Amino acid sequence: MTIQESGTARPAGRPRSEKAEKAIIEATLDLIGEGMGVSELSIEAIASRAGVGKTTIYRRWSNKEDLVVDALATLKAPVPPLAGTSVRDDLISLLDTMRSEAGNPRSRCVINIAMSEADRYPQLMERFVKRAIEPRKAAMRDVIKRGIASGELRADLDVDMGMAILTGTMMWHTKWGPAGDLPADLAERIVDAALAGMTP
Amino acid sequence: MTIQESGTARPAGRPRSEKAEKAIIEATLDLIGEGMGVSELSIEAIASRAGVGKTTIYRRWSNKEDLVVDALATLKAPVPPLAGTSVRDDLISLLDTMRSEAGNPRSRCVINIAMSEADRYPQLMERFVKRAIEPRKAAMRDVIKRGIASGELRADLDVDMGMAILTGTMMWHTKWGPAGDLPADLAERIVDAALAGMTP
DNA sequence: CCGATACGCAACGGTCCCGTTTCGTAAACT
DNA sequence: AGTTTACGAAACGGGACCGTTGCGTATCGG
Repeated sequence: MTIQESGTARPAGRPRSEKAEKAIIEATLDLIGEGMGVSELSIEAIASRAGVGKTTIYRRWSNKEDLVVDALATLKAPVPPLAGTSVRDDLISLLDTMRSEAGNPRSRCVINIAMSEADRYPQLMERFVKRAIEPRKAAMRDVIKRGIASGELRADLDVDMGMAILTGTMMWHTKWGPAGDLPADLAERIVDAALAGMTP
Repeated sequence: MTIQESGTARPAGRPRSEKAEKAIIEATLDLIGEGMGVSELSIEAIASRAGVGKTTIYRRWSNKEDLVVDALATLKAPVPPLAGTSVRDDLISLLDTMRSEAGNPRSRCVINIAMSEADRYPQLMERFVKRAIEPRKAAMRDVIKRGIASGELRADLDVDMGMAILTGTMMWHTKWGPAGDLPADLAERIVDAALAGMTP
C-alpha cells in the first residue's frame, strides 16, 4: 500500500512469465503450420516443444480449443495495402498475398485450419472465419464492386461468383497444383485468365 | 482330388466371409465420409461399426493404410458420360457431378481425403490421386482441348489454368460456400461465369 | 465324423495422452 | 526474512487404441 498505487493492482507473488506464454503460442502455431490437425494436437506435445510444463499451459487455458483460438488470433491481418490504381492490379495483390502465404509456415496455419477442421470445431471456425477470412473477402468484394462501378468489370458480373473463381483457383493451386513452390507470376496469370474468360 | 479340379484350388477350412469384408469396407467409408480423417480412424472403431472382430480385419489388412486404399478403390469411377454436343454442356456435366457428390456421403470421402490428408500419407495419396483424381482431370482436359480445336474456346487458352478455374471454383463452393445444399444450377452458373470472364 | 480355417469376443501388455497433484525451486511482493 | 504465486519436472489414475493371443463356435473339404 506504499508505492504502485497506479493502475491495476499487481497480484502478489511471482508474475506469470511472458516468455513462457510466447513459447506456448509459438509452439502451437509451429505444430499447426507443420500440418498437424487440431484434433491431433496434444497439450503434451505443445508443452514439450515449448520447453514448458503442462501446468503452465493449463494455468492459462482450460482446454485445447481456447489455446488454439488465442494462438490463431496472434496472426496479423492478412489484407495487403492496395494501390487502388487498377482493379487488375489490386486483384493481383490480393491473390499474390495468398500465394506467398502458402509458402510461409506461419501463415500456412490459416490454410491448414480452414481446409481441414471446417466441420469439427464449428465455434473455433466461427471466430477464425470472422478474424482471418472475412477481412480478405470484404477487401476483394470492395475491389470487384469498384471495378463494376468504374466499368473495368462487366456490369452484370456476379460479385460472389467472381470472388469464388479468383479465390478458388488460387486455393486449388496451393493444394493440388504442381508440387514445389508456386510460380511468382501465378497471381497475375490467374487474374488475367479469370478476367479474360475462356471463350474467343 | 475328385471334383473341383477346375481353377484355383480352394484352401481347406472355412472360407473368409464376403459379408464381413463388405461390412468392413462400408464401415471405413462411412467413417471417412462423416469427416473422420485417416489419422483419426481406429481399427477398433471400424470393427465396432462393422460388427466384426478386430481379428477379422487384421487377417486381411496388415495396416490401416492398406485398408483405406482398398476401401477407396471400391468407389466407382467418377467420370459421367458426356453428351459431346457442346463443350459448355460437357463442362457442366463434369462440374455437376462434383456438385452432386458433395452431398453424397459416400462420394464425400473423395473430397475429405483429398482436402485433409494430402501431405500426411503421400503413398496413399499417390494411389488415390491416380485412381480418383486423374480420370476426372483427363476427362476435363479432353473436353477443353476439344473446345479449343472446335473454336468454342479461345485458341490461346491455358488448358491447365482453365481446369484450375473450373475445378477450383466448384471446390471452393463445396467447402466455403453458403451453408446447406449447393444450388442445382451451380455448375451451370460457374461454367457460364468462367467462360464469359469478368471484363466487359 | 474330422481336420482345418474363419468367425466374434474378450483379454492381454504396451503406448500415448488426458487432466490433476506433488515437489523443490524461482521470482515478485511486504 | 517471510509470504505468495509461478515455474519445470515428475508421477498419478484413467481412458483410448494398438497389435496379439486364446477361447468357444461356425462352416467348409474330405
